[in-house]
Amino acid sequence: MNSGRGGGRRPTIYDVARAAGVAASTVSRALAKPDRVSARTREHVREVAERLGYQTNPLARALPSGRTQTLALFVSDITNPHFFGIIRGAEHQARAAGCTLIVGDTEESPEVEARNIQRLGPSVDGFVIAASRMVDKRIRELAEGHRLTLVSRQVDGVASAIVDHAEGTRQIVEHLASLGHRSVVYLIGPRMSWPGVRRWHALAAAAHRFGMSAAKLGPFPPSVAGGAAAADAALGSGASAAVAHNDLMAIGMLRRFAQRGVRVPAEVSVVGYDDIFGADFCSPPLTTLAGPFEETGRTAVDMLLGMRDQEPAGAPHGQVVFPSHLVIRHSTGPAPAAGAPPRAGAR
Amino acid sequence: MNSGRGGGRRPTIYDVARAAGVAASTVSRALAKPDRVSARTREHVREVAERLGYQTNPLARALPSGRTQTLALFVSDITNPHFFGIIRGAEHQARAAGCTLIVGDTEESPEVEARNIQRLGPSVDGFVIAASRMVDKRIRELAEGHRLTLVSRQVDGVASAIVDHAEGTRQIVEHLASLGHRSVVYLIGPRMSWPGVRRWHALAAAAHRFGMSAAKLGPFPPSVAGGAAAADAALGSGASAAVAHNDLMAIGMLRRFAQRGVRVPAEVSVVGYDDIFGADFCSPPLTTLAGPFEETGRTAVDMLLGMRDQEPAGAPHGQVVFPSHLVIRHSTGPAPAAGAPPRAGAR
DNA sequence: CTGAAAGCGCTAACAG
DNA sequence: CTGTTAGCGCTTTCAG
Repeated sequence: MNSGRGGGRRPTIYDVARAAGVAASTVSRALAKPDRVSARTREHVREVAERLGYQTNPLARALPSGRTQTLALFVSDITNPHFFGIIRGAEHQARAAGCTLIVGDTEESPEVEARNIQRLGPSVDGFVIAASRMVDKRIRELAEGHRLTLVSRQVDGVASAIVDHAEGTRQIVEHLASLGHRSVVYLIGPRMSWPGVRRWHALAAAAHRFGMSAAKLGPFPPSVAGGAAAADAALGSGASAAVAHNDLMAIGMLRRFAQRGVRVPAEVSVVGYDDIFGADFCSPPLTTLAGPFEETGRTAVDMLLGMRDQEPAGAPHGQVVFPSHLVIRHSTGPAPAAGAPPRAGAR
Repeated sequence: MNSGRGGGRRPTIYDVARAAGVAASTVSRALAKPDRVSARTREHVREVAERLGYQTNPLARALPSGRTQTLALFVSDITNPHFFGIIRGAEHQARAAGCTLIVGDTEESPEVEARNIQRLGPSVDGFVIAASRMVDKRIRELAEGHRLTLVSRQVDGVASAIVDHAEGTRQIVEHLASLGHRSVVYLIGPRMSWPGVRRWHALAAAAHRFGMSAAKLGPFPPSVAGGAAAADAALGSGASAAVAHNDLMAIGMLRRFAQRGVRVPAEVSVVGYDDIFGADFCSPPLTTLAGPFEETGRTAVDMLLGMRDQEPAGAPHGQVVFPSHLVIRHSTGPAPAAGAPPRAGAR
């Protein structure tokens, strides 16, 4: 029976102070600013703290200082393998800096994003938002009051890390053109997806340059399930090549094509984005635009960490972009001959 | 230029109190315990708070009360798709309860687990630990000082949610036996994996019952890369069926077999665990033991939430186990005929 | 270099 | 029902 004050309570600096025969403020200093205390007391305090099993309470430390040593990362869908790399990179870098990372799912909703930022504001030192669905203006506003960096999204005046998609998309089109394709459809994902609209513009421009026709279809959910509808739509369009908003959708398309007896790439070529887990072992293995997403997450928290001492609004903001590269696997191939028989799936 | 106290500061209850002409404690009550305040003041205070854009500071609220409205989930490897379901379920349930979820990666290390729990202790209301690598004793100790629940792990006296593997493993063996297999190897994962050792025991027992020989090989890293070595080892063992520690490893084996020209399932059958993303579209699609992992995560946070008012040590602890089911796809098939020619891969 | 004292923003008795 | 008064555990002036 643990009577009274000795209880199961965690020891506080006061307990340590009493045991060490010094003032609480000295304990605080000995632990947090070693050079503002004499070597002797420092060691003494540390020993006592150790012996008592003292550990500083992050909450209590955070209240007066405002520094929580915690960072938040929001992704639009935590179950999308695309975000793994980003999460992992961010997690890793945060930990290296002695910070805890909170990972939140914003469910593709700009409102949820904004609300979470407001809610968590005082509890974290900063935010990294991946694939934000918010409009530029809103992001800029929030960046005034909070330290925040972006991944897979660029907004003027806000720090960001992205992997290039413009040049990458051009490469995709070039690849397709070199295989003799004359038409391509882009299967669009969520309307608010920033990379999505950028990619479509890049694709349309590149297609024009290579003398190909380009059309967009959708939106479709950016998921394997969404890929089924996308596949049907692509087939209906008559294009010989389909570029999906992401690999999830592309994999869904592959499955749907297989189901309908449409041969890939003999009858249609398909390409995705992100090179997610599974892109290399689906059938056929997917041609996709890969990029250093882990780097992207790492960089975003680095930049965030660099802002810790500035006021949110005045913080320096870099816009780093990493190069992407096309991974050519087996879902793309020569365009079907002009007078080829109708598709098996159209029977 | 924002001079003095009016600055960019977030308004506090004191600001609201002054503006509303009441005491700070009344503001606190009006916002947190509406029924302990007259309807009039309640409404008045709320309006003023709204107007000032007041939002309660979770940190400040947490210090005196000890309740942070934050839960932590630790997984052994955040990039393993197996944990998606668990993370998602936990995230979802936490959010439904108005809590924030911290997801941490413990890198397969019991030390990291313990350290994180100590470190985060005061900042969260409880922990759910998935696939803990700690020994029973350590877990029990930690459960005395912290509210915690387990996923994919059972320890006497500690609440847990798992999906059954014993009966599931029996089903795997039965399936294999019915296909005429007489020998099976189990490719083991991390040594400290609790489901791992349980599965091996179940497998050995079931094999015995069905008159099959069983052997275990490993450990191998529980990853696609680890699957390559596992595949080679399995081949060397001469067994006609291989059961991998998880789907990641099984998929890696499939790839390695394909590389070596070993036909699956004609020459070897392979089975995995978890039915992760990708298990249905690798080639051949993987036969695997599936389970309601999302439920498992959900349940673990539910139990945790239920413990919030009790002392950690005395909290009630259920041990819920969800049934698993075997998903038979194309990586398992009839055992090769006895006098079959040597494997292609053995050339 | 060290101690005393005043908060950080909120909650929780305890009186009125 | 509402105001006053203490803290939660730590950091941070400000003196000494």
